[in-house]
Amino acid sequence: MTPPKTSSVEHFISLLARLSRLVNHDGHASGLKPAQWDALRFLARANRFSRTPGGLTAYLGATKGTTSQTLMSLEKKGLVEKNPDPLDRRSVALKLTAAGEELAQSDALSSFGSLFEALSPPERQSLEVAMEQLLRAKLQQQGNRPFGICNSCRHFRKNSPDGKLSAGQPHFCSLLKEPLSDHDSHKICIEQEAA
Amino acid sequence: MTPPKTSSVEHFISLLARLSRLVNHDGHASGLKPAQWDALRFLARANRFSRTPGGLTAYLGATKGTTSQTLMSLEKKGLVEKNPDPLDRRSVALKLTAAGEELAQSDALSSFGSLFEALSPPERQSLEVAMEQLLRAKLQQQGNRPFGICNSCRHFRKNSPDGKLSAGQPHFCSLLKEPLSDHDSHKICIEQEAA
DNA sequence: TTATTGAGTATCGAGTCGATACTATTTGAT
DNA sequence: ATCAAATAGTATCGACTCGATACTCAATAA
Repeated sequence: MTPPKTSSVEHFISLLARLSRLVNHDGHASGLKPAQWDALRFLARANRFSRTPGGLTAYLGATKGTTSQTLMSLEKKGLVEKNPDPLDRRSVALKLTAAGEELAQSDALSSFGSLFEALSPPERQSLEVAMEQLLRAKLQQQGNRPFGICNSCRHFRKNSPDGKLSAGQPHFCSLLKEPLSDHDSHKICIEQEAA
Repeated sequence: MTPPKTSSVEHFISLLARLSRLVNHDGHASGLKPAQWDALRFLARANRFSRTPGGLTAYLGATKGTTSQTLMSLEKKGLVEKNPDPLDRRSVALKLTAAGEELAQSDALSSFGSLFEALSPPERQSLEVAMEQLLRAKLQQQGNRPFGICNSCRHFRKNSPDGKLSAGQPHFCSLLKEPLSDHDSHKICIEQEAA
């Protein structure tokens, strides 16, 4: 006797699909495409270990080829810079240009931000929690990396003596054996695993 | 002193963008594209007044040209049928074929349905409510029609004597002056306005 | 009867996206 | 030290999306 529940699931899927369509639609603003916005957003929030075509590919869940094209168009628009990685010459270090940083500030989805702020605080809270759970579950289901924040990682060592070697880099990543600035520790990392 | 709130909005936008991307990604299943799934989903749930290229265009928020192409590919795949409207020969009546109905049952987003069901009932409830509010607000902001359910419309007349003229069509739409079956009254309508 | 409006289609260009094939570099196993 | 994987990216193909513009008919209004 579950018809009402089933109908709720269908309703949820319908809502999710329509919301996604609207999000996608807004992504066609300011001369960029949704995938380009996603890339820009990632590059603005990812730490130095993750800002590579490969990192972006994993984040987007796309193929290398698609990501490569997206990056090419962002580079052509002068929003992204590519630099060779001196340690691994196969790899490319990505960086937003000043124009890229600026555009990332004026996110195409900011109208959703306003609507979110119009919700009551408890609604905001529970919506965020539920969306987080959904996202996590989906990523885990597909075997994708969570791309969480550096300082919530099990490899994060807060104020580690190893980090103090370089001034301004008080923390440390025990996986990559690299010192971390406070700034870095608030960013998205491809290697992040929940503590 | 609002930095924590601002960060929450950014976090919400990030969640929304990532979730949308995953939804979009799943839309590339079973040989269909996201826009084609959206169209299929709409045609499976829309009432007879709304199942036209124009109705679909308004629902998708796309341009007529894009919708036309999407419909052409669905027709080529044998999922949609086009029939001339005898009353208005400019117009086209859309109908899912048996194959289309069947495919619509196995929705590409059903994996999200399972994840939704894994949430606790209160979480499900509040998530659905919040998403509904967000969707409504966004559609209103853009001046889009809500595409709500027929029987929640201010033009819906339950068990109207006008409806009883035809057997099996007990209800009535006071806007279009048309009798409505119970089945119709549970479907999406392009003309729907909140009661 | 003739504008004008409306429903759809056709076509263009930039982009997406999965798939496949390719180059160059690094690494690992002898 | 060498040579076969494995890895990071790029190049290209085909089907599709999507906004924009131009177009064809049919319906309606003046």
